[in-house]
Amino acid sequence: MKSFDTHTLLTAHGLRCTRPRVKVAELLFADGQDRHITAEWVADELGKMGEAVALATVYNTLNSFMEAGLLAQINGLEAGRYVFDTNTEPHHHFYNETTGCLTDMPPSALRFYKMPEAPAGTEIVDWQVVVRVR
Amino acid sequence: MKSFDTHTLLTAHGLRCTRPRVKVAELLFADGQDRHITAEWVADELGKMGEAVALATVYNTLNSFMEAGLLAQINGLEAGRYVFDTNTEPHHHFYNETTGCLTDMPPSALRFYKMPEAPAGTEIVDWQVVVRVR
DNA sequence: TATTCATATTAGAATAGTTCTAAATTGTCT
DNA sequence: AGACAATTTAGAACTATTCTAATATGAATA
Ligand SMILES: [Mn+2]
Ligand SMILES: [Mn+2]
Ligand SMILES: [Zn+2]
Ligand SMILES: [Zn+2]
Repeated sequence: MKSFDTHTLLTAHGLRCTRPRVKVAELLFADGQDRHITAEWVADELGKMGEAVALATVYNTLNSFMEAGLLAQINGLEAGRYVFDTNTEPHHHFYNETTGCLTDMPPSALRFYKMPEAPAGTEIVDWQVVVRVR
Repeated sequence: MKSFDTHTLLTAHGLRCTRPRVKVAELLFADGQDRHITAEWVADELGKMGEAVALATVYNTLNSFMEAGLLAQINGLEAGRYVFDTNTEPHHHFYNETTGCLTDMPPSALRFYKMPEAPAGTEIVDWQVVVRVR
């Protein structure tokens, strides 16, 4: 009686169903909540749960999940830090430089008058706004 | 007969006038052009000019220039890399993930319908859009 | 179920951009 | 010139992430 089918989620996204991936998927997706996460947080959390996964594997897993479209990457925070978002819908963030707190921006907070056009010969792959606050 | 007064620029911004700062300021501001620069580029360039400055000093200098308002920092590029902009006016960028090329967005490319409001108890310090292209 | 093998995991080393340390130097004020 | 706080510097330290290469494992096949 599992309410959340990790095996289906992984295989449907072309990912082999391994113990580390199952544990990470359960941690991130089982309750359907939006989360902003780092590799370190995932590794710590699994450790506390007695399901330790090597940090390198956590990185591999998060990158695989991102390539598979299960996670989005948030750019524009502290240089040198990768933060992933379980909400893969395009949306924007407030980043509190003092506390490190990252919050979703209500969709109504920002509207674009005109979408930017990519320079000749290129196409837009991603764009997101990070509003830094204090 | 100097067309660009580094001494005045530095002291007017509350910075002591040292050899490294004068050399960096001349390199970055003498011709009035907009530039996107890294510490490594500055150190290399000064080295080639026979005016070597220690890399740590270049970092100190760029950070001082930024605090003094002479440079802006561009967030949202590769994690772990600081890029500064001699154009301190708020503006946005295209970032080519393949080539690493960073270009200013024409002001007309993006218009905002509504400015975002910061979460309670905070104020917006900075925001910029990086549109990633390929 | 047993075999197979491409794929994934892992510990530890490597990497790279940036910051730190602490001793020597230098710019500015008097 | 003298005083002293600010700055420079080489090299070490730091830190988040990736790499290496040996081992383990999932899933397809027999
Ligand atoms: Mn989010
Ligand atoms: Mn620019
Ligand atoms: Zn499974
Ligand atoms: Zn001067």
